[in-house]
Amino acid sequence: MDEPKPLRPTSEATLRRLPIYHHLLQKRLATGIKTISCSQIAEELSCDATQIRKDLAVTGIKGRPKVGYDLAALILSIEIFLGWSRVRKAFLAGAGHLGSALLGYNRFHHYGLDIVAAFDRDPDRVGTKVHGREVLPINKLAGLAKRMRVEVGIITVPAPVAQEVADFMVSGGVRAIWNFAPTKINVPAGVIVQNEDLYSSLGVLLQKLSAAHRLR
Amino acid sequence: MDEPKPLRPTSEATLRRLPIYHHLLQKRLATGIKTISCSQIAEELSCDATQIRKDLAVTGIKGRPKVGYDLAALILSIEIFLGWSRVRKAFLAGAGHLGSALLGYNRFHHYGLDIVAAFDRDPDRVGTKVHGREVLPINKLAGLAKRMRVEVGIITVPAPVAQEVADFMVSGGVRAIWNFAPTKINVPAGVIVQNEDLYSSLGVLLQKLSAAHRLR
DNA sequence: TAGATTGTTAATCGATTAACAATC
DNA sequence: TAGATTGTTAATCGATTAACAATC
Repeated sequence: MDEPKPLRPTSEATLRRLPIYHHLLQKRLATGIKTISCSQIAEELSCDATQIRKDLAVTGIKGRPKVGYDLAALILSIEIFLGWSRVRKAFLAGAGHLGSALLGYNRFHHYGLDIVAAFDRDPDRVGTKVHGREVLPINKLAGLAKRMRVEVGIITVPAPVAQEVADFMVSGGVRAIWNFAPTKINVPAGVIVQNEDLYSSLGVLLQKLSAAHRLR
Repeated sequence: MDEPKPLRPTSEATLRRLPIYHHLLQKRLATGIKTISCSQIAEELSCDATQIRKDLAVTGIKGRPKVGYDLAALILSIEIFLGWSRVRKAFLAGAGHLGSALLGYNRFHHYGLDIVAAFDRDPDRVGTKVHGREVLPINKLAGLAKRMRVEVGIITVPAPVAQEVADFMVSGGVRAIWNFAPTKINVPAGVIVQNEDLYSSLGVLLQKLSAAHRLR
């Protein structure tokens, strides 16, 4: 009699909004308030209160009518739901500009991610340290990933070699890939790929700018 | 009698996919082929051919039944539609890790963007050069933006100062902001904001990983 | 000509928004 | 109690997918 519902996965739109709420809530927590309502969040973010209520509901939090949500409990509920309460090990491949920038983000571990090592093909980079993490040769990636039980791979190599690197990660047992290369990577079923394509974002921005131009 | 239709703006989903097609098309162009059909693209990207056809249609391209699209014409059509054929000047605020990484992207000008200068508040950074661009003090941003007719602002400063920087950009006449700070920025109507929130992406990735875990 | 592919209209699906009862 | 806010069901909206005529 337990769990008979088909349980559709949470929509990507909702998942993308939860971290935005989380950020606002933490800002509010710092001011010392104890509770917050959907209408307050909606006001601040200029979005719809009902949508926020539905988004928050997926995390399992319960609010109190006339009061709202307990701020600390809500923050924790989002963190647990998003998987930020357990830190997962990650390998980063491609210690160029973008890769180095990501290695420099020292708050990722608050968000469930610990980049434990970086890999590169360039012998000039191998052996150096970037933000405290040693850069290792790319051919060690798969073996070390398996040995260290690394769950996440971050791809910041150029597009032409992204697939090859993804294959190394998969063979090392990595189960989720954060792909910053502007190209499609093919992985076996069950491996999660999250694409982060800067050119797509830039395309959206510039097209809107062009369209606004045309209207005037 | 011209243009009486209400003309809904192109959906963001379509805008995000166009650069992905563009990348694939350029890869194909390099192999020497002259035409391509939607089913070929769909096969390569594992997505729906009808969707691709509709996406491409917004750019105004016309295909030929039984043949497909002229590859070079299609690439150009996407570039013109996205506004990549005219290069716009951009200022970047925040010459830290991520800002430096973006300054190092030397292909942005192929995609309609030319980052002409960087700004920072830290006196230690001001005066240095990052990837060939001088770092200027942040208080010069608004005046210079106006004088140089800079249209795009890129925000890579920490969240707490993002709003202040956005205000400088707006007062300098910038009409589109690419915001990498994980916080909402308020701008007057007519100014375009494109948010690029790494924590949102990370949230999506890790939640899916957690959810996959729970199922097993 | 026959068949593959485009372009477009209709049907489906899912996400957002509105309505409203439950509750503190 | 009255009123604000949650939780949930229904209505709307838009995007994706299917169907099919037009065309090369």
